[in-house]
Amino acid sequence: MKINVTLPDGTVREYEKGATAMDVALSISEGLARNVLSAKVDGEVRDANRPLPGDCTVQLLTWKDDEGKATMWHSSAHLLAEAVEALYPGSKFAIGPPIENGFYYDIDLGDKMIGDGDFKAIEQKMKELAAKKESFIRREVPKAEAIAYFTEKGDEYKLELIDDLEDGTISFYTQGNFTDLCRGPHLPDTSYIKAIKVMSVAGAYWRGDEKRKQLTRLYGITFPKQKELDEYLVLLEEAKKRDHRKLGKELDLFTFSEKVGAGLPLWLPKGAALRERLVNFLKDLQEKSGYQQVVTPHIAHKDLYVTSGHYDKYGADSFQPIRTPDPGEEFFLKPMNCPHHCEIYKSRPHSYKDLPVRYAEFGTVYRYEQSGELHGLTRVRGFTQDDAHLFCTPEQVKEEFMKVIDLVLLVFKALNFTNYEAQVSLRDKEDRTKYIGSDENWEKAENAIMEAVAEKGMNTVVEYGEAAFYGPKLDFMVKDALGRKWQLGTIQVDYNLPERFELEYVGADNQKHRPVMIHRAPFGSLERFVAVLIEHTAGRFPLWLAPEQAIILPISEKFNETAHQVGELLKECDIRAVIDERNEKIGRKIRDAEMAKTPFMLIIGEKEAGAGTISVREHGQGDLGSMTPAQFKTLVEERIKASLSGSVN
RNA sequence: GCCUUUGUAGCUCAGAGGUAGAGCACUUCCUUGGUAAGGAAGAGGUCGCGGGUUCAAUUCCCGCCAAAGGCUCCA
Repeated sequence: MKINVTLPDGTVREYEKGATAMDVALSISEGLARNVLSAKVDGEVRDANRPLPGDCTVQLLTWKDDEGKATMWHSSAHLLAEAVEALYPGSKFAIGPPIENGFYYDIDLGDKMIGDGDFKAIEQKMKELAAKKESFIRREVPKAEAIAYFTEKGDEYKLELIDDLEDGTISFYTQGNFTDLCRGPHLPDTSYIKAIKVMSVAGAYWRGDEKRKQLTRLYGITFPKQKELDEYLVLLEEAKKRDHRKLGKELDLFTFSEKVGAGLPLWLPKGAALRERLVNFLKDLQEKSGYQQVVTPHIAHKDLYVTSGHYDKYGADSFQPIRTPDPGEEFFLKPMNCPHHCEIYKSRPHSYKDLPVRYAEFGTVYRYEQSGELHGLTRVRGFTQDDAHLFCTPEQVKEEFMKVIDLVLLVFKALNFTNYEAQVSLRDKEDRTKYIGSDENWEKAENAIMEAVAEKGMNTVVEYGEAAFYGPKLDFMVKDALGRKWQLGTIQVDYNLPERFELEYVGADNQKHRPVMIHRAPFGSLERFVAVLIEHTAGRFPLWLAPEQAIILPISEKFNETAHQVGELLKECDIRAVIDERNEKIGRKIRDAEMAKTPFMLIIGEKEAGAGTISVREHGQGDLGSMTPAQFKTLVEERIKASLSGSVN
């Protein structure tokens, strides 16, 4: 008996019945076989050494594939468990899945405690066990036998898990002395795990339920090569250095105050200037794209949010109403700008000839985020959206949507976020109670997004359950310089709010029609965007955004006056410069300016004062030699032009 | 919101049941210098906030607030 195996490139190969994915790999090349961690068989990830079911498609998975990594980390979790069982006899095991960066295992250690100091011993034991090259052996087990095994072991967690499983679907995996209830898949053997790091320990409730027992969760990560682990650890260090909370403080960009309140950022002058520049940049682009600025208040009558549906959806979990001397009158801090913009649209009748109407506002909104969710500038309770709402006819939706995509991409390009993903966020497939509006409207909106994206030829991933409660979204995730993903811009098509607010326009047929609304925010929120920008650039902002573009450093106090003259010259050229007039040596002034990440240092001493030049030093680069202020101006202009060139086409 | 940890000068941090210390930053003075830290002196704290125990609390206990990490990734 033979079976036919179709490979990803379309070729079909013939194998003996009972052949495994590993056999397939071996038949291609030995090198490939050494790297195979698991395989996708007819779309299902399975053990590489499990016999293929018959004619099928096979995709071999290696460390390069996310599923390959997941297999590695899942097996590593088992290895961790084996090590912990050896070092802490009597431990009971709950769940141990792979996660985005590594894996964890939730363990009931009884009275014992594990701290950072114990990690070394656990890693050592894992390495020792991995080196034994024990195979991961899969075995299908009848439910009764599974129950018997874990009853004898006294592991109530596994028993509870088994309880939820159907007889006939239960499998065990064994490596060395450790057997675990597991669906798999796993590595062929433990020797694939070469570099091991136990990262951290934390408490976690059994099944995430705070009323149940708290278990010890051990986090770890493993790699096929030591070098990769080393690189990963360097990356973590680098990420720590770039933390926007740390840099925000060091660069005097923003601060928080207990008195003002958690999650309510205070922008310091330099941060505010940076933010202002981002705002102006986008305002200009929007003006050119036919947007009109509007301004709306920070609070509104409760009725506005009852109409919009926000009150029903978030009222109870939000900032509570502001009352007035008038009994029963209630105002809310605005959590969204859209209802206000709907009312602006409604303030006068519209003809189809006016559409699309595009209202833009850098609107500050307030949302009561759970205290545990607050994080620096990325998750706050008061933030400013670069919001706009486009009201258009149903026929215009697709084109408008595509124009917005262009705008978002333009902004990313100008800020050097060259690496991004687009995610189509749709409704939850099962639970539709979270959403407002008719299925018909949802489908229309979803189709509009799909068509626009298809026409743009964009690569997208579809995520269910990620839609806003009033409509589907296209979300943009950028990858920063360290490869971390951040959600920034969003575009949403909305058929529902126009209905709730009874928005209308008069069509060519002289009949009233309902417009469609597009919500969009390229930055998302200024707070979040600045945070991501800080981490992306490590605080070395593009020249056009830098709070201070240059700092003038007189060699001694004798040249302070010349420094002021140069400062005036630069001001006339619209170059932002400050002067370090401190009574310090030049080495000291340079060091401080380098640490403040000021892009250019302009040194003025006797030589320069005599020649009417400045000595230019670039941050991180060193001395560029001397030039006239006019030449420096040209240099700055060229640099800015080069960094913004993406936004000119 | 829940769990764990933390909260001492502007910043980074040390310290102990008898009301506090370092380095950097700051102020003043000396020094007037050439591409990553010149020298000296001084000033600066309700030890997160509120309560309790104690002769005595910043230290021990309780509550609150804030921050960090984790949870809401279900074999």
